[in-house]
Amino acid sequence: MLTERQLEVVLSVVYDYITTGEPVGSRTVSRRYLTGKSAATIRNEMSELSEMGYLNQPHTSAGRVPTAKAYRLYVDSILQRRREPLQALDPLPKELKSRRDDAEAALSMISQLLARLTHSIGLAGVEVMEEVLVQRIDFLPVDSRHALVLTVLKGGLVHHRMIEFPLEIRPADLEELSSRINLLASGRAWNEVRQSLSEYLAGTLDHLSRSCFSALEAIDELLSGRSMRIFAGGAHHILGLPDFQDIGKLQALMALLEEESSLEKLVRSVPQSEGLSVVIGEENPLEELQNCSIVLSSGQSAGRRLVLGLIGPQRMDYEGAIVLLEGLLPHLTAGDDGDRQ
Amino acid sequence: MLTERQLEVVLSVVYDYITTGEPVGSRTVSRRYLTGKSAATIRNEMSELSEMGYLNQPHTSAGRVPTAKAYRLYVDSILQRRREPLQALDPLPKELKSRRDDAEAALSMISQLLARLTHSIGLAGVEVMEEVLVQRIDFLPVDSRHALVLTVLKGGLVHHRMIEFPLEIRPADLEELSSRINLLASGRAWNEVRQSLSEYLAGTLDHLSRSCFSALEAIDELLSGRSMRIFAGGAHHILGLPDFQDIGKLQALMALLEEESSLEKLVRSVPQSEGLSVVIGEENPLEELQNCSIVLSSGQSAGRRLVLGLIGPQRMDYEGAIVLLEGLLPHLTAGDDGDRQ
DNA sequence: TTTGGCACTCGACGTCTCCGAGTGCTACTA
DNA sequence: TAGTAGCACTCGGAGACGTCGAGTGCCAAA
Repeated sequence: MLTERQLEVVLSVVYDYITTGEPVGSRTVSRRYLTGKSAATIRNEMSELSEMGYLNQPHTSAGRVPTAKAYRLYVDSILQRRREPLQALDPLPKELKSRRDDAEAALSMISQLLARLTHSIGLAGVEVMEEVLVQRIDFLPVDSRHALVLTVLKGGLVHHRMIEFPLEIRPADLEELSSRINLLASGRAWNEVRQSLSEYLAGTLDHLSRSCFSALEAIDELLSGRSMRIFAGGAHHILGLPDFQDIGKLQALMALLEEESSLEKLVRSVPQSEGLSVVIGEENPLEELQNCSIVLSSGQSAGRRLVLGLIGPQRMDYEGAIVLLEGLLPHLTAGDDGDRQ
Repeated sequence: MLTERQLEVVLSVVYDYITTGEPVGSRTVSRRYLTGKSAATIRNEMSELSEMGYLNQPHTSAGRVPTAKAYRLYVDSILQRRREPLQALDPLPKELKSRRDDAEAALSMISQLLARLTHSIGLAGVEVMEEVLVQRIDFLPVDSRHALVLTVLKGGLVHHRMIEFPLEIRPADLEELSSRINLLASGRAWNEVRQSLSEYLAGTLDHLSRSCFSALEAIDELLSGRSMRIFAGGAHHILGLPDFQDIGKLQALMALLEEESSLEKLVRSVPQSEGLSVVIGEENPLEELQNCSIVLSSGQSAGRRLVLGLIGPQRMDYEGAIVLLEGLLPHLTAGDDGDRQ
């Protein structure tokens, strides 16, 4: 177990390393943080902390650098004393307001905003939960074999997709189909009505049963398969940082960010027990991210889960990141909610 | 004017520099390309070419590097002899097929595909021309003051947007509105019917005139304002290249790629007289791109203009780029066309 | 006009040295 | 016994220096 003073030393080293980016020596700690103690004393403590796995030496005659274990300590200490009143920050930029109607554009903007504010990579995503309420579902005829399926969910999320029917289908049939679906599904959760809907349709519209089947399939895909949209923005902000010297790794990271499926995997791999979680360096399952840290925050409203996050160097400004995400998230979930109920 | 031999030398230098990335000396040219002539001869030619502004010396005792002027010569020579039969290349990956119904996802994939094949940045965009034919336009009620406007264009492009009405509006009115709009607009070009539609609606639905007005506004925005969607993909491919050592510039470039409006400006700034155009280095109006080259190719079908492009270092493989873009474009325009008429 | 020869230039690279920050250890002190 | 001061030691970084070699420009000869 760590003594009180050892803890102070670790936190000082982490703090100093985060701000300066250079290995921290005993003298620095003694002068800047534990002014009562001499460098020699600190040296002894640091030597022990090295053995315990909290600090690392890049080489013999250099200062110490925190390990993931030390960062963890630091982050936990932030999380503990964070129960102070969070001032409601960030009057949302109005550009964002103007995109209220287009969830995807808004997410992309938010990710870029986050990145800009923190000089790291911003993440913004939304996941449609199974319980999301359907507002309406429509089929718009395109030609005799194709129609556009359009789902509008409570809260303003809109999906559309072109589907192909196994047989020709008349516009009137489509209208019939959508009005029946709406009758049962509107205002309810899709996963709730899905089963009964299928039976009901099979019973009443049996001349169209095969077409109904493919329509339901398509809706299923829309509402569950592709149910998470996630955007990463502002990747260029980390380009200058001394922490990302290794171009090869940087490249791998950038490649990962472009793959929405990888991002999804990333977000899902983070334990989302509480609203906020921090993954530090090697704690990360994905190799490309092992010299990064991730702060993720998620909130839920109206059957959707909103995820905000930041990816930065291990020595990122955790405190700023946490405050930002915790300050922003309620704004967004609340705002989306109150908009059009 | 250049002599025959000077031309040969310039082209050799460009070619060699493109393949090796290192300044080219007179001996290299003499040995690899103009085997008949000695290094000294080449040296004299090169010295003159330097004065004429085709070649540059990074420093006194280094080989020559081509200037934009030389690249221009090189590219033009490719474009001239390119009139050979282009083998139909690239059986489109099937993933692309599966995204036929979602134009935006497809564009994003294409941009990444292009990037992967050429190790540069891929661009893919689509612009809705004024002459695009409307397939249908619908209003779906969301609540008493809001509706979703949905426009389906010939060729499968779908846009939607939430609009707010100045007054309450009943679902029946919306239906009335959309059926009237469709009556006049379906199968026609928006810019053709826009004016008469406005008058017609004002005449027949005057109790809703203010609402009609905002609806038409919204459609206008959908079909003209935001009419170009463009994606840049695979930016990580240029990270390793020796040509992009300067992190600052790279950062500016990446930032530009994330701004769709900048990309749009970029594409529009390129003269699109012929189907294919190449912009080299300083020829570029945007400062961020002055050490890049851009190859853009565009084709038109069904009222939409499809744009494919590549952004790479000045010493990019122009020949490969040109062949790729010219080979791919017809596939895509044709494919999109034949799909659902 | 072309070519071979030659002196010259200049960056890349390796070696060497010096400097200083930081360490570990030991002996001294309160 | 914990804390402190002193000291020898280590090691990377920066700068000085020398060498190497690719490439040039120019001149004189073919």
